[in-house]
Amino acid sequence: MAPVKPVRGTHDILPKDIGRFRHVEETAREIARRYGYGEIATPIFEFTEVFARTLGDTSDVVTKEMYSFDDRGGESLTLRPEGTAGVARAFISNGLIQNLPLRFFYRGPMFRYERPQKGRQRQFHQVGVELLGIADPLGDAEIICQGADLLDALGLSDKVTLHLNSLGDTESRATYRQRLIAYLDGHRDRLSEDSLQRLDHNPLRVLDSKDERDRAIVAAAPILTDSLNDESRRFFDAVRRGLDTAGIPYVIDPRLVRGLDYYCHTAFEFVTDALGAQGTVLAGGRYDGLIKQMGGQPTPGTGWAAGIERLAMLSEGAPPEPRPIAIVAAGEAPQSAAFALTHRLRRAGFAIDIAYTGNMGRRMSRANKVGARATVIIGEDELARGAAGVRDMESGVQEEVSLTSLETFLSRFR
RNA sequence: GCGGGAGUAGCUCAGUUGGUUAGAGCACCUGGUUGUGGUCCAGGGGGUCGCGGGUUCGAAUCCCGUCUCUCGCCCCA
Repeated sequence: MAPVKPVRGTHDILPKDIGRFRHVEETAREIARRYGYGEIATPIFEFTEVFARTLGDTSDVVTKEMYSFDDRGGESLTLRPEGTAGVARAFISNGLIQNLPLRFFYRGPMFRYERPQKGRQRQFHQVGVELLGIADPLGDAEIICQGADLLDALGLSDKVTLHLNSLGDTESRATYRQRLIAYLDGHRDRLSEDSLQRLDHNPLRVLDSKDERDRAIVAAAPILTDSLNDESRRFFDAVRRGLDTAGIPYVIDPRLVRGLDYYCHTAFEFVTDALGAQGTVLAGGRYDGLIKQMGGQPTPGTGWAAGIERLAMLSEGAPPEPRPIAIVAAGEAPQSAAFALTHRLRRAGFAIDIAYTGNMGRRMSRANKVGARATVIIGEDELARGAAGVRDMESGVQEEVSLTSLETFLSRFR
C-alpha cells in the first residue's frame, strides 16, 4: 500500500494559502486584459512531438525532464513542461493565421521532472503571454512592458532587475557560435566537465556557467553582441529604444542565453536575489522560427512566462477576503428557522457561516474565529417576535431586527 | 543525476550515557447548571517518533538502506 502522501515535487494548496496564489493569477489576467491579450486554455498534455520537436533535442527539458507516457492507444503523450509550444500548436490547429496579429494570455500547471527545491517543483504553475504575427521590435518592447507592469502591480518592482540581451537572427547566431566554439576549443583543458558537455551540444550555455574556472574563461570570450549583423543590431536597438521610451529600466547582459532552442533576437529575464538559486521570476523572448518549425506558415512570435509560485512567494499577498455573517441559533425550533434563514441570505448574496453544534458560547466563539463581521442570533424569544438579534462583532452592539428586513439591515455589513 | 543538512502530535519543539503506558506550548473538541465571542478554569481526542531492516533482554535514541523536505550544483518560471 502506497503511503498517503503527495508525489514528490507536488503540493496541495490549502484554502488559507490559495489567496496569494490566485492574486498573482488574477493580477496577471487583469494586466493582460489592459494589453488586449485574450485568455487561451490548451490541454495540459500534447503529443510528445509537440515539445520534442520545438524545444530542441539538446535542451535539458526535453532530454531528461519530460513526463512522457504512452496512452492506451499507444500514442506517446507528454505533460506540458511549458506553455508556448501548446499555444503555437493551437494556433496552427485552429487556422488562426487568418486573424493575425494575435495576443494570448494563459495560465495553468506545467510539469518537469526535476530535483525539487525552494521555488522549484515538479508540478508548478505559470502565467504567460504570446504575441503572434508581429515582427516589429516594438512587439518585444510591448510584452516586456506588460511583464514589468505585472511585477509592478504585485509590488515587486524594487525586488527584480530586468536583464536583456539579443541572440541575433539565425545568421548572427551561427557566426557567433563558430567564434565561440573556436575560442572555447582553445581552453578545453581548463573548462569544467559540465561545460565540455555543453561545448559539444549547446555551446551558448557555457556562457552562463557558474563554475569559477569557466567564468574566468568566459569573461574573455567573444561577445554575442559583437557578432550581430546589421539587421540584428537594428532590431536590438529598436527594442531598447522602446523600453527607454516606456521608462523601463534594464541592464544589458551579454551572457544571457535561453535554454530552449526556438529563441532568437530578444531574450530577457526579470531576476531577483530573494529566492536563492531560483532567481528567475519572469522570462521570455522572441521565437520567430517556432511556428514554421512546427509545420505552420512562418509566423513571428514573442512572449514570456512567469512562475506563479515564485511570484507568490515574493509578493506580500492577497487583499483580505470579505468577512462572512454568522448565524447562531439557540434551541431546536430556532435551529430549523436559522437553517432556512441561512439559505435565504445566501441566495441573497451574503456569505453565511452557520454552526450546527455547541452551546451558544461555542457558537459565538466560532463566529469570532471565522472572522464574522456580524452575528445573527435567533432564539425562542426572538422567533416568537418574528425577529433576530444582530450583533456587530466589532463594537459588540446588538439590536433586534425584524426577520423580514434582515437583508436590508445586514447590507451595511457586506 | 551529484554533494551538504534535516525528519518526534495539525504547528513549534523537548526527550538526559538505549530502560516501564513518548511529553510541553499553541491549535482542535467538550463542559463550566437551562441564550451571547475575542479572556479564564477543567476535561478530552490526536503520534506505527518518515519508512524498512539490523544490533540488543530492551531502540525515538546505535548501525545500514530508503523516502521526503531543505541548501547548493545542474536546469529553469
